[in-house]
Amino acid sequence: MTPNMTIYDISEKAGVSIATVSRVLNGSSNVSDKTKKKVLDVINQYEYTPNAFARGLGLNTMKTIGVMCADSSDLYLAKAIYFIEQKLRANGYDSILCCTGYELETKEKSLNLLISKKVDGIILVGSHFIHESENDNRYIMDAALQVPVMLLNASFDAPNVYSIVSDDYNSMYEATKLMIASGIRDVLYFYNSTSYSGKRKLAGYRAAMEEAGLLRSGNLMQLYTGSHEDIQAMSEHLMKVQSKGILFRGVIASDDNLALGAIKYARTTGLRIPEELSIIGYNNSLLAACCNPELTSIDNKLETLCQHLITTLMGLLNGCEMPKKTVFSGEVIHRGTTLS
Amino acid sequence: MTPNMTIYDISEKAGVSIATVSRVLNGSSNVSDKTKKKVLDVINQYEYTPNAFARGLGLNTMKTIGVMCADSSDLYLAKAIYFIEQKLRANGYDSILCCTGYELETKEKSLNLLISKKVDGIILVGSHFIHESENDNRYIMDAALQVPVMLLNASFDAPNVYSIVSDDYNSMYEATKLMIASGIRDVLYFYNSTSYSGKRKLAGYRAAMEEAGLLRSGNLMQLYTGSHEDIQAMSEHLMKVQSKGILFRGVIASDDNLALGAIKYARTTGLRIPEELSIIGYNNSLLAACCNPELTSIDNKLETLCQHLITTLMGLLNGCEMPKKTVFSGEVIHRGTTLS
DNA sequence: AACAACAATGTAAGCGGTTTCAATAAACCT
DNA sequence: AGGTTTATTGAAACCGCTTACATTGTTGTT
Repeated sequence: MTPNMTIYDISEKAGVSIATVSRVLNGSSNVSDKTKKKVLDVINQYEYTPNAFARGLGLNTMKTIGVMCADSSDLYLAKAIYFIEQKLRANGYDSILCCTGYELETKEKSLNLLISKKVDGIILVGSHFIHESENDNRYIMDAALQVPVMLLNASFDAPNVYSIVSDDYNSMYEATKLMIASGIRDVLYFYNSTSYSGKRKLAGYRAAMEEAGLLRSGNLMQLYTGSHEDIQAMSEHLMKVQSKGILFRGVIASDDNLALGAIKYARTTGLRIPEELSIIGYNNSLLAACCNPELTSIDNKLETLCQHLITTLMGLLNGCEMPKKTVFSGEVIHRGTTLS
Repeated sequence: MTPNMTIYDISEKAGVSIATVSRVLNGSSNVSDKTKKKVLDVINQYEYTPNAFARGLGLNTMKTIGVMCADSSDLYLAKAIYFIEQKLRANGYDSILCCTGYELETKEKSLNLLISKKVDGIILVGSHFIHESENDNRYIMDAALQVPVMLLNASFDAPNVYSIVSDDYNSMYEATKLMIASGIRDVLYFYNSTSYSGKRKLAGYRAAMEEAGLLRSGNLMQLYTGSHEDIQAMSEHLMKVQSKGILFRGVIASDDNLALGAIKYARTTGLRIPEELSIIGYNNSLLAACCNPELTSIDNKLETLCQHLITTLMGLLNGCEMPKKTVFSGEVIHRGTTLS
């Protein structure tokens, strides 16, 4: 391509005005077929592409969506990003990705950056963007003043903020009930986050345990605070729990990584899975099908969630009224770490 | 923030010209401290942010780098993206992410899209972007006419294209030699790609085998063509190999996923690891530390590669001369799937 | 005090598009 | 054919910023 071609060059070579070229470019109807063809020929011949900045300046949109996630190397988030990116592109939008980490300050900074880049909308992937304190969520409301904000796996009620969530509460409730039904009474809940969805999951577990009259003390709820990837540390955490005399014959983990920690724990202590220790994970990630034995896990239909998120966002950008919150239900995928 | 503030509003409120405001915004030195403060005060008061499009139009750069990868849900690529994104941001650049899939056409389209978005540079993550046929790589050369193109884990000699690679050849060579040294003569090479790095790895394996006089037929090199994530299918592939009477007591896999397939195969057929089957993976991904037994794998120091890539890119953007190709060596991480 | 040299600021011309509005050409009536 | 209406097209303003160049204000020198 001859570089730095402008609409002026094209208009000149085609023998029309720049306004006409612009009309052709934007598919305006008020151009005769003859001139349209003439212009398109020149455009194709010189492989001209309009300058995105100039266009953005004029239209005040760049057809770009800002996507934020805490950590794109997290298996689950990475998959979500993949789906989102793919579906955005299918709708003629691009994405700017920001991996923010887990601190409020960097989240806030990234969000402002995206806004200043004039994105048409923002997608927050994962529940880490909603905080306990109302005040810590102000940055989202500020952003929503400018462009629609979509939340995946988190929910927050504010103007111009839309939530797509899986029914974590119910999924955990069902999973716990299932484990109880298989005869296990000491079900440990192993989790690592008190984010929006983290809390919902926990509540689901509690509900099922209470219903069965099994929730006697908080000891059966174990918060793990170490690295996401350090399976060894998770295993050691459980070891410590055990050494405190807290009994458990089942583990429900708030994500698959933690479940792997539980598998490792079983292996280290020589417990047979699932006969002596049942385990259920969450997210049904790649890991679930890889480990040994294969992990029973909850699938929350990520692709469906993402598809719906994009559909909603596109609707919003086209000025349609859209539901503020959509909930999809999950499903337990049975594999080798639970009794059938 | 009062929306739609422009530099004119600020200049008016501060009682200076727009040029002066612009100078303050861009940190130009030719502004007296007094006026600078005056302007900054107004800017802060109104939380003004300059319009990115207009700025882009003027400067002809948006401080944005286009990042392409085939599939961000691939564990290794996701990690690379994470590092890259993080380090770009630290340098004041943003990234536009494109997940292209594996077809030439979509790669080409994405690349053009990024160029049209006026990115300042392009990073191709993974070796899938370089093809056998010189002609299929033309799209990269075209892009490089406009902006620097960085390749991670691939190498391609063309103007304005820079490569950062791990020494896959040598890593595989060493890994194979190691396995041979542990007494295994029938080492199967299990791979799934003939991309740039795929070929280098294969060559490393061959060299070591040939050197030891063990490379008798092509049967010991098994190409797997199924899905990246389908561990079951990989295992079945190996099963078929076995049933054809091809013996192997060691497997060197071109990535950790394939190695997991080998582990699954061993498990299914009841082979003990590593006594009856040794396995070495590649990439030292999260998976390697998760599975059972833990996987011996080659670590290619991804973060170092990424850091170097960004450093090189930043240098280029600042007009410095930079090395066209940089090679880092990998390292075998011993775990439970090999004899010590 | 007069003038040079330089620092600080302002003016105005782009950057490359979109879009309003006016002008022209084509089509339609009677 | 002459007058209207409508489909095409073009001229020019505008989007918000950067920057070369002109202008004004300071300081220093002799």
